[in-house]
Amino acid sequence: MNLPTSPDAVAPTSSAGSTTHVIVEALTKAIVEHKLHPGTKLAEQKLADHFGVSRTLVRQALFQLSQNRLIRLEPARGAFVAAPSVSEARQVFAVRRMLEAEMTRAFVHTVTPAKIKALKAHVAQEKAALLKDDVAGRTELLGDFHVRMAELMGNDVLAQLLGELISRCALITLMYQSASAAEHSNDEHSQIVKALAAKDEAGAVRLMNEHLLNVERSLAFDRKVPPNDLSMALS
Amino acid sequence: MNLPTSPDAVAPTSSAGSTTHVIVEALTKAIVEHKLHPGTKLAEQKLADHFGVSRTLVRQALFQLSQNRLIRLEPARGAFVAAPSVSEARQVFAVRRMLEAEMTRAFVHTVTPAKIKALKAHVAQEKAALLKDDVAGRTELLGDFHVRMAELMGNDVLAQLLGELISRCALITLMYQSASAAEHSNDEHSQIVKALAAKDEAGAVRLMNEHLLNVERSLAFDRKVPPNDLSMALS
DNA sequence: TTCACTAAACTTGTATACAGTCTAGCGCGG
DNA sequence: CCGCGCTAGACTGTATACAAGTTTAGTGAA
Repeated sequence: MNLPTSPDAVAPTSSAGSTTHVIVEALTKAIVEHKLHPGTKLAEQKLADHFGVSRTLVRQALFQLSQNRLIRLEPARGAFVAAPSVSEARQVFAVRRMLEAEMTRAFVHTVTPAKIKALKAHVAQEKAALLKDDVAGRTELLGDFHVRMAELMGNDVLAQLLGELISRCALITLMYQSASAAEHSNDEHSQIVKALAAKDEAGAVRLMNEHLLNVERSLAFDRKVPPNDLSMALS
Repeated sequence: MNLPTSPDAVAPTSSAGSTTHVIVEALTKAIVEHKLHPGTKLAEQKLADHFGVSRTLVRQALFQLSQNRLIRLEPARGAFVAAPSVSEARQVFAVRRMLEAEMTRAFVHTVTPAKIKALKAHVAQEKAALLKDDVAGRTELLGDFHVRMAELMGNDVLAQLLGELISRCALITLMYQSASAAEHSNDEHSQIVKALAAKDEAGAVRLMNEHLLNVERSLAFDRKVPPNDLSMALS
């Protein structure tokens, strides 16, 4: 198996078949890192050949990805990398704002020095990725900041849900987020942590809200990227 | 096909294979209506025979249900109706409170007479189901109230997410919610609508929060129900 | 040259086959 | 009588086979 995927980037999520899970992770990574452009066709046999398994497992993986909205499954035509519409993106961001505003509020009430330390370490990691111009790593880390907050609250359900929402829009954020916008995000994360540390509930919530609005605003929804080749992308 | 399922109770969710979708709907309904108890084994061949298809389609359906957390997939052992733990249930409710508090807030800002009318109609439906002692219908409607709010806001992403959260805990609510608690919920829905109509933001949010806390509190987490027979339940 | 139609190749959707793993029932020994 | 180990059956996990539908390339006529 010549997989470019590192061991379990995201969460082990479900206890489902691990072989399928490997394929899901690899494709998720390829899509989220923008190695596979929206609209690209994912032919079952080609994927099966690439991963060295039968179409059965590939189909299961595609099915799962379609539920995460990372790909679109057109009946009798096949699977394509999803291209979320502008309105869908706005809806996802609206949900994130709802969820994360309240999450921030709750976080302030259960904050501890250890949690603040963990968040600060994460922000530092972001900064490092920014300086290294590591686009893929930077985007993953910027999204993970929000997931990390949920994890630190001890609510796995929340963490997983947020993770899904974030990777669902990673297609868009990754595509359209510039380096300067990323740096801006990193600054805002830092400010949020500061407010959390000070137990400034109103301030933290406001900063989080503005942060998400900024991210949404910084996206250039009108860009177009052509579909690309499957085997090239997974090489 | 002798399916007890009515046409599309929930959302058409994905555009995936429709035959599989039928099975998912039927099983979801059976689980959520408590015809299948937590812990019951779902043998692939038996399900395949029942639905008159091959194991292939059944496996796809089980896979999907495991992602919705309605069933647990144990490697090499099979599928079992999920029995969410107490802590998982509390986490789901915590997420619902976060999401729905903000949803309520936003709803007040975009309220119209037509939306209020729709919600009032829904509450009336709930009442009818309560009077008829229609346990399955009543539980579905009580959950749908929250989904309807999301739909009326025009945010499909929110509506679907909420729907998943609600059916995920339907296992618990249904198991443990008494008739009196259900009536109580109906009352609270009515009060929430009243506050929404008056554009009383703070009041509506407070009522929604208390409502969800009440539902969570009314659950008797210590009851146990034995697994039951598959073919009997789907008859 | 361009459009319409047809046939072949490919792709998906579903069923079936086969191998590895678990479960249950039975017999044997303590 | 109770507990342990073994064998037979059943079930899951993966691969393969086949039918139905879609795409594409090619041919012929306007």
